Amino acid sequence: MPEILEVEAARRVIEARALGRKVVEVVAPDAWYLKRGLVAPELEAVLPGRAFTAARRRGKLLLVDTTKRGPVLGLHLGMSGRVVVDGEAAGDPLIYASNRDVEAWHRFGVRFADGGALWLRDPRRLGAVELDPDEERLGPDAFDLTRQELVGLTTRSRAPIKALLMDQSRIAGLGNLLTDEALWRAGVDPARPALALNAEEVGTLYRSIRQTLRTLGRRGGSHMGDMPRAIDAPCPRDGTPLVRRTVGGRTTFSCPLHQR
DNA sequence: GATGACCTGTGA
DNA sequence: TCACAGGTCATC
Repeated sequence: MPEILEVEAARRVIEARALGRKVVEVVAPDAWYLKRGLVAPELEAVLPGRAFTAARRRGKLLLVDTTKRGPVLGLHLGMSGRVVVDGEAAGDPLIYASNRDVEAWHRFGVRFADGGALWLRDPRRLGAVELDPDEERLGPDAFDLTRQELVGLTTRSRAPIKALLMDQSRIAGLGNLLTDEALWRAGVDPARPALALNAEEVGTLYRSIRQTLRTLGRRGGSHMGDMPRAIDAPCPRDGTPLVRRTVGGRTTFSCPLHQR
């Protein structure tokens, strides 16, 4: 997705612009987009007449609370989803995805009594809408991750460190780009087994994750890393041509010299 | 834990 | 026509 930074941008847009407005209509034309048994009539039964009271987030999962003890609306952005409120999209345009505003890509939305609307626009249809999502399937949010939690995770897993960082049940929010950038900054090979990292390396990685979230958040999104995502591009740190591999099932760029 | 599936748009 | 895409899920 949209990784944690983009989802946070979406959360802020909902918080700033969509709270306290009465919902009068649900538009859910894509049954496939509704998950965990949810069907459009159920949304139409519970959302109109209510308003959103808070926009929360855990990892990449958006959680929107509703009035009158209503359900929690869960929104996933998938690989290409964006939240649009009254025509304003959250965050920077996505790379690797179309940002055109095509009506057919509006997979879910609500119209407000004042005439505005909130849309989830998603060309690839890999996002999702659900009610009362199970937040416990997700690990601690990446922004709240403690150093001790990361130490605990790494000592218990033989998975490549990159796969561990992207496992949403262990840490919620890190995706392909943020993970590559954090590992590049930490000087850690994405394919190293997690439990092979020593205490010092885990400490360095922890600081890199925090720094990556802070810095890329300030710059505008997950795509604003310092490491180029291109084969043979020179590593900005030491000039070595970067390599591309598949690690944890995802395209992975890294510096073969300083990431060990 | 690695792999492929899901879906669709874009650019080479 | 093909490879590839910031995610997640089921399956071997």
